[in-house]
Amino acid sequence: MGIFSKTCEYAMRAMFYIAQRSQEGHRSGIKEIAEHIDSPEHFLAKILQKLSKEGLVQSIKGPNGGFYLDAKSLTRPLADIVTTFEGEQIFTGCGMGLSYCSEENPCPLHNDFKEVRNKITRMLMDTTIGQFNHELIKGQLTLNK
Amino acid sequence: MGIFSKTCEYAMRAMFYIAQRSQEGHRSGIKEIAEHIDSPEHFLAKILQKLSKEGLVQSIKGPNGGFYLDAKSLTRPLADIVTTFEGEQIFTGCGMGLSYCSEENPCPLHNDFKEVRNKITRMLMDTTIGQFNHELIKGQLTLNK
DNA sequence: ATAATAAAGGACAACAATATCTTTTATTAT
DNA sequence: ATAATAAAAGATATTGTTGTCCTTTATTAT
Repeated sequence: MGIFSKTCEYAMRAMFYIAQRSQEGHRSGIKEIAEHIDSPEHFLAKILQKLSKEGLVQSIKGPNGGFYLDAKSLTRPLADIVTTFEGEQIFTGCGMGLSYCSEENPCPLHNDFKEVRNKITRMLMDTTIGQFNHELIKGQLTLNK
Repeated sequence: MGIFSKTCEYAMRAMFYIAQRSQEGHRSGIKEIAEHIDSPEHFLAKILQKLSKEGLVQSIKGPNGGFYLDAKSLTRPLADIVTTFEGEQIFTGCGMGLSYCSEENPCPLHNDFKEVRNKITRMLMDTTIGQFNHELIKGQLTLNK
């Protein structure tokens, strides 16, 4: 596994895709999203349910319904998605899983790891969900396979 | 979960502990290690078995036996432990799990993520298992809880 | 009103990670 | 040789993640 869980990976890909389609004025159905980001359809449904409950994505039921992102959602940081599925751990936790590891009581990797965590945090905080729409629409960036 | 799996976290903690004890001229039994790094004893046994097969740790059976690290093992990079349990993924994989993500076909996070991966890689390559022995012996660094 | 559509929700299945227990093998001390 | 010790190995249990399926609810179009 990579740094993030599969669940979280799907979530990020799905949100970038929905962002792009929202920008283009479309709502996206689960089937459509799953196809474009190459994820299992029903599992993705669960993921979007959770994101929807968190208010990170908007949805409408029924014909012509689907998922979309309003203006505010497009500006939210990627970090919000990640915390939904990974918790705060990835931003704050010790690299070796030690709960008492801290500045006062550091583990061997504490200092090096702090830099890694900071880099990840900065990346996820500074990146917004709608940030790549232009490149995604132009096909300069990819979300599938 | 943090960046690494629980298995990998235990492995790193155990190896740092064994390194310290080796430096002090002692071999460590599983029970002793598990207590000091706060890990489940039998599970740790499995982890050490794997590390032993990989030649990352040395062991002797029977009375006065246990695990230890020879001079060469003490200089190996932490990365060797991590690859044993996490594979290459963590050093090379796409942040959103896309197998075709690359320089030519980048995902939205590709460039930012490259930096994160590089930082992790550098940390794990540049850190040796025996590197913190002095601080560990003096109690300036911690491995438990 | 009815039928069709699509997300929400609940129940369950498959698989991998984590954890425990028991038996076997190698080594040492007596 | 025998008993004791400790890792190696195998079998099994538990839990969490990942994935599927079926029913319900909300919305739209006819």
